[in-house]
Amino acid sequence: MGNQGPENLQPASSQAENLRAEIARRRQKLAELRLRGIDPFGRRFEVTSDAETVKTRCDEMRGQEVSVAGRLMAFRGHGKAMFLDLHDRTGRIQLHARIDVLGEESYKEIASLDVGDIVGVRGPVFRTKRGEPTVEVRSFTLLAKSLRPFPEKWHGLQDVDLRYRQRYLDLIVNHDVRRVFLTRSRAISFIRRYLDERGFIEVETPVLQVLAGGASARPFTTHHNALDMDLYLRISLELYLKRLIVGGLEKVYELGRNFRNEGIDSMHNPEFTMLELYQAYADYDVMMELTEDLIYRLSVELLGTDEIEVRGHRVCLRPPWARIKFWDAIARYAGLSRQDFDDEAELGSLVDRLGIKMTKSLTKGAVIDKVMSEKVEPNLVAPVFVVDYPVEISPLARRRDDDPGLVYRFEAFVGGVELANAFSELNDPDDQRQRFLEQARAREKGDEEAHVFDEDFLTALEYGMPPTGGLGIGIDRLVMVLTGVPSLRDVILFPTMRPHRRTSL
RNA sequence: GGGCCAUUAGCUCAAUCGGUAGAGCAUCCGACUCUUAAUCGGGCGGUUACAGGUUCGAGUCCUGUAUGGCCCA
Repeated sequence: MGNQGPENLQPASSQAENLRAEIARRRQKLAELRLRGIDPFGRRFEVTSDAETVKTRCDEMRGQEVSVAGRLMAFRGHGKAMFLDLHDRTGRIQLHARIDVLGEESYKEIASLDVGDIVGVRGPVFRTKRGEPTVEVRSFTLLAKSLRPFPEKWHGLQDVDLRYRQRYLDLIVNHDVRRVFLTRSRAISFIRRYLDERGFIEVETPVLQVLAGGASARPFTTHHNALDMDLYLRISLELYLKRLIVGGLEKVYELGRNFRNEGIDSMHNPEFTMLELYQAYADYDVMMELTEDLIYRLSVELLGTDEIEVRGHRVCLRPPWARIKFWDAIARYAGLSRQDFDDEAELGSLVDRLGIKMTKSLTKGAVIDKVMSEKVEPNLVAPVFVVDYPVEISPLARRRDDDPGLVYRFEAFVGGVELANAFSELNDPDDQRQRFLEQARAREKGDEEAHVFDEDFLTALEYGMPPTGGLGIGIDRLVMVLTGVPSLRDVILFPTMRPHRRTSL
């Protein structure tokens, strides 16, 4: 076979024979190009236009010479002329090559290119008899030889396993994938602009932490060699951002990656992107207005509409969103009252009656949390704020003045998906200490996800933190809802996967 | 963690009751100067995910493993 390179390092297997024959064929062309003094991996190429521009402005550009560059994805030969499809960042543009324009040698050269090769071409714009905007190739340069065969042009790449592992192929051949990730990128950029315009400053807090706090979740552990100590990857941004509120920055946000050591499914990836923001002198009502305004504007800006399709339901994102009190929601969807959870000894029979299986310890907070996510959340299709959560499941939020068993906290739901979580932040260091102690007790009872006790954070609070509104938005889930895709893995470019022996096509 | 399902050519998919593994696309050769899933003719390409087992005979039945998907927890 005589092919060079890493393929030879793979174990010989006749299963791969056909693939290797194709690779060998392309490598043969590579070697021939080099023998003729042509660099198969070219250099900078001056691009003066793109597929979208040529297509939308074809008639005014007619006859105008343009330079475009991209990946060749189809060849339609007709003997002494051929049509080619070139894909660039903006889309697909058709090329036309003729032997009487290019000359015999040059025409043979372009005809010998392969699907997937990256080229730069120059030539005038014209419209074919069938009306297709086209660039007539006057000259072309090979910018990168492609050495592997591409997935099928019509069906694309369907194997979800390969789509995630080789996302670049997914992006090349599956048209809608690019739209989803463009939407994601624009959403993040819009959020930054939105917050910057309102006086928030973007900050960066540690990913490596001695204590991973601010959320109920198990962290990843890592090790620092020079310090010879274990560190954790952060599970939330919260406690460090509040330290910055103590430090007087007043309006801060961070858009960054969190890591939670938990199972993987269509709603969970071990690493995910969160927005957290904190505004001094505000409260959860301010956060509610900000949340509905931000998400509404985001939809209008990105999708051009405030009505989106979520799980077969059409929902309108226009503010104001509905509000429902936590215990009213439990009453409406689970048929339970607040008092039903008071007797800890009865919690076991309560979950049995509801047909809920508990994985965690049978504490009051854990049961309330479970009932909420099992019985209530799936029903929250139209945009709604669930407000005034029980203190047991909200260890960082301020107690209500009129009811110390509740806190000033809300979660926002759209299409049954939790998009935001916010509270009036607890700034009383003594109350915060009591909450941490309660979490520590839950941890002793076997709740591995209970919050860790953070003395250093308490010290910061003791210096005085202004009353503050805080908000967290899960960016991945938000993008899911906005783009209407069914799985978190469809909005994460490279979702976490187990390694596979078969790592490529 | 448990249950169910999937894994066949580079890609997308077939294969009846357990009886010689096929097609389209891609690729290769030939024809063709307005096609666009170009078309027409011909060819190459398989350890049926992996390891065992049952059987005269296994893509198909059984066991285990790997990876993924869905549901449950």
